Amino acid sequence: MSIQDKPTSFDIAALAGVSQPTVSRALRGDRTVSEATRKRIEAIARQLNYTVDKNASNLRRGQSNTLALLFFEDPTPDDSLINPFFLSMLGSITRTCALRGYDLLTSFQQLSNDWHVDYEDSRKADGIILLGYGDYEDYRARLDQLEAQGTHFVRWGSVQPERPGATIGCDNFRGGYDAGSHLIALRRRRIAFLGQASSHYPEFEDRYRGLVEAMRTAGIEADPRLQVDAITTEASGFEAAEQLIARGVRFDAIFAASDLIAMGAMRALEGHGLDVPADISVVGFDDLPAASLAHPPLTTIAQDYRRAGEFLVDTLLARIRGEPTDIAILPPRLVVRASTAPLPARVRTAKKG
Amino acid sequence: MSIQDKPTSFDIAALAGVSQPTVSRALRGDRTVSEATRKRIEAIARQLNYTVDKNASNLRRGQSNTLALLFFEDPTPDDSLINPFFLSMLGSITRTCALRGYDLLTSFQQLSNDWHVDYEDSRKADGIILLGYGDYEDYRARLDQLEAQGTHFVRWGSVQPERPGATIGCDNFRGGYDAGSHLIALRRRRIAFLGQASSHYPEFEDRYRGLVEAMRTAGIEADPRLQVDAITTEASGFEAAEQLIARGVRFDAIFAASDLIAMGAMRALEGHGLDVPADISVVGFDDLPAASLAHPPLTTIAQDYRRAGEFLVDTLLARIRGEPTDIAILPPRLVVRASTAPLPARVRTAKKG
DNA sequence: AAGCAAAGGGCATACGTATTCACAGCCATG
DNA sequence: CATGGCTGTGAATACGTATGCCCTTTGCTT
Repeated sequence: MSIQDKPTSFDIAALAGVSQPTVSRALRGDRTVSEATRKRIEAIARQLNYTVDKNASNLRRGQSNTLALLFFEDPTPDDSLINPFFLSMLGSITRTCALRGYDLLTSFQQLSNDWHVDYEDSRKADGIILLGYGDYEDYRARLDQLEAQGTHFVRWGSVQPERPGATIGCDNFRGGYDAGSHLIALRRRRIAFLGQASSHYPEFEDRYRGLVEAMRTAGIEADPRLQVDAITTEASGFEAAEQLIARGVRFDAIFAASDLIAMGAMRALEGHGLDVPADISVVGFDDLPAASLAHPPLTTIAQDYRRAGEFLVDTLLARIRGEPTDIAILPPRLVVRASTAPLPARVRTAKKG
Repeated sequence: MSIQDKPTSFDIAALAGVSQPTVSRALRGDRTVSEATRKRIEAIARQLNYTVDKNASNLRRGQSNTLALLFFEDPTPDDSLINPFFLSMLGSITRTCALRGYDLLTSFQQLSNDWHVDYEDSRKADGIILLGYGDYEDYRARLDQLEAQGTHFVRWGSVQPERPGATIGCDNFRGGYDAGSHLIALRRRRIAFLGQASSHYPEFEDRYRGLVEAMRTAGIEADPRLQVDAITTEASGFEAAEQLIARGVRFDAIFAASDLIAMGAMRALEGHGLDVPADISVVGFDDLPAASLAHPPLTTIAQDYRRAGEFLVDTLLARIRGEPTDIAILPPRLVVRASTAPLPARVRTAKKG
């Protein structure tokens, strides 16, 4: 072993006066190695900066101690913009992996890509975490592929029992319901929803359904004219709010399917001289770090990304071990800030200009 | 080979009627394999969903085709908050790695951790990318360790020739200078700086020095009382601005060392009834996605994280190949938004209350 | 005193790939 | 027709670790 070469378990063995297998056993904590021998080996290993060669170890054991995080997103014109919520989750997932002794392989992908890459990843990692919104046909096909290959995976998203694999998700319906109830308690009755309400975006759809249910419970009928499609960007939120105002239908509150949408909407409202929260109260979803920095600070439905990340990792590890796992639905939490307030006595109508 | 087992190159070989080495050669594009044979092998491989076992391949070749991204951060009370700028960079790095055919192993760490983990990572990956602010003693020692081990690495940060390894960084001095010049052109002469100006935070220090130089060029002397320490969080920015105001020293502009600091400062200013940009013009640094959503939209110095990520990866790969690499300094770019404006004719003094 | 179990550790090998070397055909050259 | 370079392929092996199996030593039981 030259100076530059990484030491191997044989080097350690030679120095410790034992055989290579004993080194391997000692470092893996095998009970058949005596305490004294282990201490000695560990000392030498530390001194030589020895670490187990992951590739050799993984090859031998037939597993990699690695999880893959597959983040996919809509191919948007501005491909640089990653939903900050997922970035926060990424942090949590990384931390949890480190804690559990697993490495994390991250890759970002456009949704339209070949599913084959998933398979590639599945050979490098013991399991895959899928992160991203949406429920396209392509995506469904990919899940089926993974399932057929016997790949272990979990996904974050809308919990739908018929979907293969374990899904961890926030209770989007509940979040929508809570947002609605909050606004209704503030005497808002004309509540608009910004975000897709179609089955292609199950998360958003669930949030919308929650809102509608909250309104129904309060004896208010939802007005379909108050729903405008939007994707999770500020620009789209702005656009959607403009469109809503242009419709000329009266509204006194907005429930946005995400914080980014909410922030875009607030910018539009401001441009039309509408006051938030007095004229229009606004509730978002996600509780991004930026939500509390918005103007005014945004009332929103918080998703506990820290717990979500832990849950994803731990569930995946359980599945890899072959243990049965539950589908988990995490409770959302209403965070009240300054973008919502009771309807003042004098009601103003939202109209363009 | 059972149904569940992953196929190996031997399986492909058997089906193609060739030997295993030929399969290996064909799939790696070795020219000695005839066109016909290669086509045949590729077809069979595709059909069987065969992919090369990374562990075996890496073990054999003695390299991993993997880069490690080591993100370290100040141990802050709120450990959940990752500087969004780095998250944006993460996206860029991931993409570039994928493009170059490398995997990316990400890990987040507290700076105080054992350097030994770096070494671990260095055995799994061909090289390491270090991401994070700061320049602690610990950190310096770690760099030396990496250097001594012959590990390939690059870091993002303040470019300092005496530091080992390749460093890619933004021209922080230039950024500070541009920010200062912009404010001075708006007739601001009492410019405060929020952020550490000590050598432990070389990036921030450079930004401050740039500001001071711009002022000096314009014949303005920097007032040390207008510099307040702050770390890269909104809360810290708020705190620093409060402190600045409490000092009772007149100022008409703030140059914040980061966008988060700037946003916290604007919140504080608003709380004191000070108008941005009229009373106090504010310039940030980074151009976070949130910068344009701030209220008012923040004038800032943009760092091109996309190009930075590419540069980091490509430089690291060059070093791994043993090619000489330059230290690269990327130019920052002033983005003017609504948080800066010419000083109105009537000057108001910023005082507490 | 003989037998035996348990503890501790060595031997041999397998994991799947990439590479070095040797070798078989084949055409061209002399 | 013999020699010699090509071209394309197979045989053998090494990468570093983990593990099944077997052997030795010790200490204790009957």
